[in-house]
Amino acid sequence: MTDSKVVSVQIADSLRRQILAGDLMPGERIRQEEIAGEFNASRIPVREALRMLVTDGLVEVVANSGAWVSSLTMAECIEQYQIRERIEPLLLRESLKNLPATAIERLGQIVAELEANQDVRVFMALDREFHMLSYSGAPNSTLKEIITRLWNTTQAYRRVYSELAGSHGLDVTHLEHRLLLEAISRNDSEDAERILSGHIRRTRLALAQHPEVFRAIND
Amino acid sequence: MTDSKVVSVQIADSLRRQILAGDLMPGERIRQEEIAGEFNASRIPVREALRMLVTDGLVEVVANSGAWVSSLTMAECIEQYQIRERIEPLLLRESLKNLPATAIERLGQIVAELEANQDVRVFMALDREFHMLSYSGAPNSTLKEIITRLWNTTQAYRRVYSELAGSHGLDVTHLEHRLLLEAISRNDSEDAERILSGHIRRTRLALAQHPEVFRAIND
DNA sequence: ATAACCAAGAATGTATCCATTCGATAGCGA
DNA sequence: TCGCTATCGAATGGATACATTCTTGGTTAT
Repeated sequence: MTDSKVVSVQIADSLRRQILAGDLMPGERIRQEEIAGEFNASRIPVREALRMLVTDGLVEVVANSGAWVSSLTMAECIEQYQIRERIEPLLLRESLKNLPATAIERLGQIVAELEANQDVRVFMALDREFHMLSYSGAPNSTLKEIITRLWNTTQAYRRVYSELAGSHGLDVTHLEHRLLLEAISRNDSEDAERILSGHIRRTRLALAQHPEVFRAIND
Repeated sequence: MTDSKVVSVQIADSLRRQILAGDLMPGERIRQEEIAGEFNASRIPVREALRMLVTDGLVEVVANSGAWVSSLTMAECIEQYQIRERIEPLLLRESLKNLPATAIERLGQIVAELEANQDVRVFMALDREFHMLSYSGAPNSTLKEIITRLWNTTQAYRRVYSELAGSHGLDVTHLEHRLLLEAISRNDSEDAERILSGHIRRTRLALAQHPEVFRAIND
């Protein structure tokens, strides 16, 4: 079984899922007793769970004040994309050294599913699966953890942007995914790195042109 | 006063200092009751402190098992240096946009003190102060947090390497610091980025030639 | 001798209760 | 009206006690 018997871990998993799904939005307050009540637990494991989520970058805790779902200003979000531009190609390179053929097959499926899809929630899940799977050849490491954190903290803003943009403008995204898949298939890490970097950069520039995304979340 | 009244934060600060100073070495176990006893506190704030240190990358916690000071394999350490190579130049560039002249003056002092110094502990402190001060023009951000974490987790290995290497071989380090200072003084972020990247890269390659550093710590 | 196993001890996980802090609001005074 | 202060309520921080899990040492059987 993959579920932990430790209550604090269960609570953390549940909250993480809710935040990534958008059920809990950036800036939203998280009250310990409320969560404890939902799980028929005391506040102790809730506090532990909140600390775990701080490590994930999903929650901010202020002493003697409370906990909130992490929120980003536009400047912070853009910075995180700049970080991703520089380090995700590194992870991809490491991954390509040991990426099984079955993974590459699945990448092709995902690209096709993405192109056929119209639903934002499905897009979020498939896009994430595509990139994470492309990294699955690399061993678990600090680099993978950092990148996962960056995906986590920016997820809400990506979703809102996707909702605003609709399916329009995703054509370029699909092309980039195709190009990336092609380079990966050839095991050409140099090309793959360049394409991935450009993919992230273009997304950053697109986000930067839509400050209303941040106003929509920030209230 | 700068000290927090929150016991968990005090404990976290104390443990962080001990780890960074080398009083607690990578792989060393941290028992909750032991720490609680030292602070005349219960285990609850100790557990909170340990979670905070997990966020800092300094401690690893395993459910129902215990907590240990984070340790790195050589491969992980090298990876962290590769990450630093790619993102510290980004932070330096942001910093140079708004680095006060007083900071640059102090950087000059530090370089001189480093060249005159022979003590490893002093080297560790001054080297860290030099680089962090060079980043002080940038606002606090995810990028700065990530970089601080990387400095934290690799600190023990840097110290052991410095002790093994002695003052020899630090000549190049001093030259690189001089070069970096000169580029910073000219507000030439392009040069500064390149020099910094090379500085980190050279350190990484030096570390990679001394696997005994990791055997010494890993026992 | 080695491997599986079982039980005692130790360490972690959680519930309950109390202490402390922060923030909002009402009241007072300039 | 503005601003300062006091006070109360609600939420978080911590102590104690108990429950649960894991480790570890010794034992037994192969």
